[in-house]
Amino acid sequence: MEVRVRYAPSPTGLQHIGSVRTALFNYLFARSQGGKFILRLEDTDRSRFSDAYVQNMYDTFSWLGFYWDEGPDLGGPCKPYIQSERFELYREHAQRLVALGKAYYCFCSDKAAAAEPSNPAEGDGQDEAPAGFGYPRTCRALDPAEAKRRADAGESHVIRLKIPLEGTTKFTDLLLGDIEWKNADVNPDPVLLKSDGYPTYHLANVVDDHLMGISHVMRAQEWIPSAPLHMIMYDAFGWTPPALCHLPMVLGQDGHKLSKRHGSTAVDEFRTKGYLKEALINYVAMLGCSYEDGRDLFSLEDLSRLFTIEHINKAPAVFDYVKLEWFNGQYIRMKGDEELVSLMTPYLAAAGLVGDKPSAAESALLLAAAPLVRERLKYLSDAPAALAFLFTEPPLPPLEEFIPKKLDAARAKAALALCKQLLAAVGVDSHEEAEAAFRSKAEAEGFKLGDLLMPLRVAVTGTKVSPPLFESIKVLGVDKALPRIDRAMEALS
RNA sequence: GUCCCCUUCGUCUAGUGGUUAGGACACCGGGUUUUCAUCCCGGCAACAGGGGUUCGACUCUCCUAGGGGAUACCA
Repeated sequence: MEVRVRYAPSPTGLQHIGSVRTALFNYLFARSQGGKFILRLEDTDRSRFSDAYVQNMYDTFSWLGFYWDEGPDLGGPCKPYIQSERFELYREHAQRLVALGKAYYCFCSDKAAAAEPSNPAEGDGQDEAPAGFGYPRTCRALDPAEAKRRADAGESHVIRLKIPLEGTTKFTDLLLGDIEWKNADVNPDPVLLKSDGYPTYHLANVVDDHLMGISHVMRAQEWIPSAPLHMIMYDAFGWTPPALCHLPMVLGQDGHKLSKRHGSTAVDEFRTKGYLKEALINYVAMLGCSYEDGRDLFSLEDLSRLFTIEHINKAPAVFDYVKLEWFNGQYIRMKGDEELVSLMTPYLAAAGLVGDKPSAAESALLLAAAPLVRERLKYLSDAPAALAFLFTEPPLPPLEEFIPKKLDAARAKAALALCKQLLAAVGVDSHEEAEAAFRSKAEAEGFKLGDLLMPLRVAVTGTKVSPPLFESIKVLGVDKALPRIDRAMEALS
């Protein structure tokens, strides 16, 4: 049987790192099985829907670079792939269930149907017997013909699924094994078709998964409680359900479902911060799953080949921003000069250091600068601060920045004078020669090499922390460095 | 409250009856080094608890505890 899996986001918010992980697992499973990965837009919540979120969804996956085989933009044999465009389908199916006696019209107001404990605790620990929550199934007792007449007459209604009052529903989860529910514990008669005519997730997802030939449903474990409900629906329709696989959740440091309070969660935020897609994909793929023992760097292609359900963990995983940062550093260091330049350019441009389309001169400068920062960037957004001195004259730092420990302003100024001399005499075209010259001069004049270089570093780059000095000056140009030294010497006078 | 799922170093994980319980991140030491990084070497650190099964349990089973999730006309 052909493997067909889907990612079914709801455009009611920015793409979340947790959902993207679900998408990735689905994608990897499809690829590893030679199957198809399908995108379906679940835009049935009209109150929270926004076009901006749809756009964000496309932007996110275009950026990440793993894409679906069928979807709203690509088309495919099961189109349309947008649920709002399949509107009629759901009504038909809901009514079919009503006709089958598996569902019923409900005229209760939203409020009357609201979930609430039928036996609130008294508060002293002497709790009453369970009783449960949820819709009290009021309209289930209505006469079907009468109900149909009221619905046809235009009375506001929803359609609810009849959950069997007795018995159990069981299913086999590919990861978790057999799971059995007492029907009495299943959400009592959930809404299938809302009063606005749109389906709820439960109806739409079952109808579409069936119609689109979805073979495996991989989704987060938070969905487990609605699985029996879906199984009951497949059974009511007389359909064979897809295989189910509930993926471990992603938690924040405090052990709760990952959310904004834990830090960035929107893929957009990671992107803006300067994470590489390779790092994000690699890291997220390893949350709750392992590949080859002993290896930790995997490309999307590697993952596509190595992915297996057997290697997914059952336990939830904590999202570790620190480890993601390490991955990011690893991938930044793997970039060649040109690619690193193109990755950094938007950040540099945003900081006003270069034009949006860098000039030839700027490009040359960037290319020369890439090797200086590659080992030093944690995020692409670190680039502007690290390279600003190449594009603008840095503001004069506080004087104490120039003065090495145990030395004074006069000594610092003397050091700068020596540096200026050396720069003029030997230049920095050759690191070896420059270093040798500075080293012997330092020794001759009673400076530690670091104490000689630090004032120069601060004068030229504006900070005590910079890329390697000689290389930096070489890229900047000695002619641009000298005035900065003069400026510093004056300030120290 | 009720139901369901889960449980190896702080974190991500390897491990499928017999291992000195391995790796990675973090952390702590040390080395390289003109700052910061990178890089290299070393160290710390875990099978939730209790019953079984077994010659032998991290591995199988049961119970307890703890954690998480679900209990919507949101997905």
